[in-house]
Amino acid sequence: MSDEARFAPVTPVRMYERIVEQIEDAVARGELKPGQRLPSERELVVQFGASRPTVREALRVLESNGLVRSRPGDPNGPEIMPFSPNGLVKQMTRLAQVEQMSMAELVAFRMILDGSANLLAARLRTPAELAAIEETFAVMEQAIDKSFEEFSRADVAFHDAIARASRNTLIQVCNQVVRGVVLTMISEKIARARNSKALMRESLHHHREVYEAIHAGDGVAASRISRRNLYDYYVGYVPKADRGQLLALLDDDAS
Amino acid sequence: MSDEARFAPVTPVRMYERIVEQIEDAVARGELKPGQRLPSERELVVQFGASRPTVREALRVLESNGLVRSRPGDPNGPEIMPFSPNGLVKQMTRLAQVEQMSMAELVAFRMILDGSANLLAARLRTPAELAAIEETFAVMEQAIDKSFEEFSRADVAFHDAIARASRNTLIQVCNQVVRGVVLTMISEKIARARNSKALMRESLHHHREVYEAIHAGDGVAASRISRRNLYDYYVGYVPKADRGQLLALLDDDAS
DNA sequence: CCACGGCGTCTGGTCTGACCAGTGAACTGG
DNA sequence: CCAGTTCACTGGTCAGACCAGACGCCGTGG
Repeated sequence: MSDEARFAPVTPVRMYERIVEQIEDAVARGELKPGQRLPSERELVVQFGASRPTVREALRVLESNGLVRSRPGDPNGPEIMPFSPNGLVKQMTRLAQVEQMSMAELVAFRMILDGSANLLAARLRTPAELAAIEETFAVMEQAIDKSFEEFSRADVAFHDAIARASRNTLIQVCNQVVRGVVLTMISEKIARARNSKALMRESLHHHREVYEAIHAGDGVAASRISRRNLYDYYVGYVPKADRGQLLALLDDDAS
Repeated sequence: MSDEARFAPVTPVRMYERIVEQIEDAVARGELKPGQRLPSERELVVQFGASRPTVREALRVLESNGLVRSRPGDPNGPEIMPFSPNGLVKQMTRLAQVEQMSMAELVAFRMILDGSANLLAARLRTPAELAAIEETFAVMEQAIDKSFEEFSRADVAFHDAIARASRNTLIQVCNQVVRGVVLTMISEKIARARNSKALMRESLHHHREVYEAIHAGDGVAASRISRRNLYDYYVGYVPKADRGQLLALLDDDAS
């Protein structure tokens, strides 16, 4: 590194940003917990020594980041919100759109996350978690005779139960997020194409294999099978030229 | 599903939210590209038929989401910004703080992402990408004699080059994000502990192994070695009780 | 005594209009 | 033709006002 002093570019800090900072910090430090209330806007105006529009800009930013929620007429003031992945979903959705992210990349990422979740779940699961997974599987089984939407919901619950058993919050959230993005990208097509009992039964069979591998504690198998399942399920929506990215995750002399 | 009509809870839609929507949509549809300018606030007031505080609230939200940037005095108006992972970083950092995410989860996630990146890179890399990786490795080599900061930067560049070769934007961004979160969590400690040539040399050796596996196209090895490296590097910062989560990702009779 | 309904007060949402410190481009003088 | 000045316009902030809606109190009717 050079001996010269290094300077960082300066940005003007606006008043509302410092209000945002203060409240964010208070939440991060745990001084403000979900469910607790902020003072009313007019009271904040006094405390921060800023005008109402300025305070409101800060609150709007915090609200859009999911930290607080304001309701008109609420005498308790704005509410501190628990974390929700909505913000992540929004950012990732934008990433998917703006960066022209391909279907292949999304599916590949799901294969990685879901595969890892299964690997970890098979190796770390407690009996209770195993039971929870089995439970969601049973729901899937019954949902076949109801509707595709029901089946789809149960399918999501199954994957979530496994993600939970992986003990990794990031896997859970990211998987949730990416799944959401993928589904919105193909929602119209899939409802049309998949609404068949035969296909649901096939999907169910695949899930049973995964469940059994987790039951047996065979992480390698659980991971491999789950990746294969995702591949089979989504490969139709991926352009042929891009499928190499997915196949590279299947060659299971490895990974 | 029941035959009854199903209603969704209604939320009051505020004026500024609809402004945000319109601009977000325009960006998503590609009508507004990075570098282009929005009309001035006063002009937007006319176009949207809202007051300036309302328009400003919308702009503040967009700005905090990284879509636009306002500079006082700029006669061209607010600028549409290119995508940046800053928003994701913020959201994930919050996730890490609020959800009490443990160091173990973060490191485990890095192992998954980096391992997958290496697997894909080894199998999909072009000669150009391989050369780029080798280049960053050479920089690392030279940086040992300079400073730990320099070495650390080169290290990051090495991992990024691999992530790029994986052809998966999500891996790149998420890896970047999680790495940032991990580093900020241990930045003080690591600067103190790691500033030793011996340790840098050891780290360099590990990276060479990874590079060679990628060079040879051996995805399994590249993935395994990179995960092991991360484990060795970070295991000291993970409480003993949590290390099982990491070890489950190493047992390479599998994954 | 209790349950209920109306009313007042406070909330957030929005608007108007104003002032200031900057910016950048047009204009002007050399 | 260039350099310096001017000026119109930008975003940042403020004060004060009005509205519709929500909550809680309190009086009323049972």
